[in-house]
Amino acid sequence: MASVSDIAEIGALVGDPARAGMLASLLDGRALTAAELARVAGVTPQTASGHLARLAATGLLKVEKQGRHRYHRLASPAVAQMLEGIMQVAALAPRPGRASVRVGPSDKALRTARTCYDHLAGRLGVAIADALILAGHLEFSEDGGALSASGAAFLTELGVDLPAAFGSARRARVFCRPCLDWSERRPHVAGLVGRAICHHCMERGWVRRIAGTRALEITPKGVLGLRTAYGVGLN
Amino acid sequence: MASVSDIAEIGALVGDPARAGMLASLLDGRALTAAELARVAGVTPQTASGHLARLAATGLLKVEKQGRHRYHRLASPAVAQMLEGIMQVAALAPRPGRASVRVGPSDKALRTARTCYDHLAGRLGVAIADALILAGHLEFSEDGGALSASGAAFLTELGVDLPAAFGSARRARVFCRPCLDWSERRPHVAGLVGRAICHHCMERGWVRRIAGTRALEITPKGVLGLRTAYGVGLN
DNA sequence: ACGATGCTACGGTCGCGGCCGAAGCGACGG
DNA sequence: CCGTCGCTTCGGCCGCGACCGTAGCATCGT
Repeated sequence: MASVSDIAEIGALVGDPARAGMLASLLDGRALTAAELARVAGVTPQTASGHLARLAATGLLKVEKQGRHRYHRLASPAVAQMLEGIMQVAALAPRPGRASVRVGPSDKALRTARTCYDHLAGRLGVAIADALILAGHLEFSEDGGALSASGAAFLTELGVDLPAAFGSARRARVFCRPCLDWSERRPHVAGLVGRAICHHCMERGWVRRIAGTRALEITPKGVLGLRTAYGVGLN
Repeated sequence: MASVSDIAEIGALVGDPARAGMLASLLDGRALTAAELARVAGVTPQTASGHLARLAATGLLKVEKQGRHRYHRLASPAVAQMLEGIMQVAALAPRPGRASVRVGPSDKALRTARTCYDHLAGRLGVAIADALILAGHLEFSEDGGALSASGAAFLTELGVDLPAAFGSARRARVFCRPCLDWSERRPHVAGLVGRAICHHCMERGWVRRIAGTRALEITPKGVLGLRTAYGVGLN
């Protein structure tokens, strides 16, 4: 079982700004090279190398060598979930005079739509969740969530590829997880269902990653698609 | 929204062994005085005081002064959930030669039954979850869980006080959250339902806190009660 | 009023760890 | 085969923060 020193070790790992930056930039599920991570962390490659070695040794990161590059990604969804938990606590922390440090164009894009590890977040993510709840397809509580049978049918109808195990007739319910949105302070859909919805949106070309950030651009086709599918219109 | 420096700050807070020890000892939901926390952290009161001040300033801890004592407790369930997430990652971390560092009587008691913030864990917690699942009262998936209507009726019949909002007839489902057990590596019931079950067991005198630890003692009455209520017998 | 107790504030010491420059190693490309 | 590129290792510098001793401030008991 996890001892105190283990907890402290993980905490200390996340507690360095450079490493925290690396982990945060990997939260969208992509795999980045050491040099890219060095850039986002604002340190030299040799410093980054040391950090990455420690993160990998502790099992936070998974490394995949490909030619002369080494791709780093979060080792497991558990790591992503831990980071989300930390961000949630950070967002709840009392921090006077933070509201003024917002705006900025890329920040605006981030608040509109972004990925959160493997699902949709931002106004878009929250709007979709709201729409599903309103239609009785989804329920959230403090501790969990469930897609109703009608919700499963609805999403399948849209072409969202729900995990096979849950698509079978034996299961009436599909579980999912609420994930508190940092910018909206309201839950959006995470977990298996969240991943499937996100995947579907990207596959359809409704949203597209904005290079070098976690922000998403909603394409013209997406505006239409999202409205007809979910009844969601931003602004 | 949570910036990288915010994440790093929280991480660094948890990353100190003394502070990690304090937080871990508060995971059972109790409120402890500064001196007690200094003891468990293995530092002098003045050092502990500094740590506690920082933890409180960042919103991880809530302080309640009572006479000349100052009681500290986790500020919110979100903090507990974050710590659980960290422990989960720590437990999954590759750590050769750790299996040998077990045994010890209090450790054995911990593995049998303990509290995890506000719900039951250990073999007892897992056994209850298993029993509920087997009876069709509960479902778990990777991302969430739900108590079925029959489960809600079953628990209410036992005298478990499910939260009022969910007891009403309007809601067929009661949500809960699976929490991966460190010692058993299998999920037990957390969240609203977990809290209610734990509360019920202590109220009935089925389990009792073992002083100075998170371990729980199962009383003779508890052995009988748990068997008749849930069909659970440890060993 | 007095001392005891619980906690906090201040100052000084010291060790851990993050950082970079220089150098080494392996992979690719011409 | 040699230059380039991506990454790592090593060595040394330096600053942050954890720690404690001393001292100060509240609260309680008698």
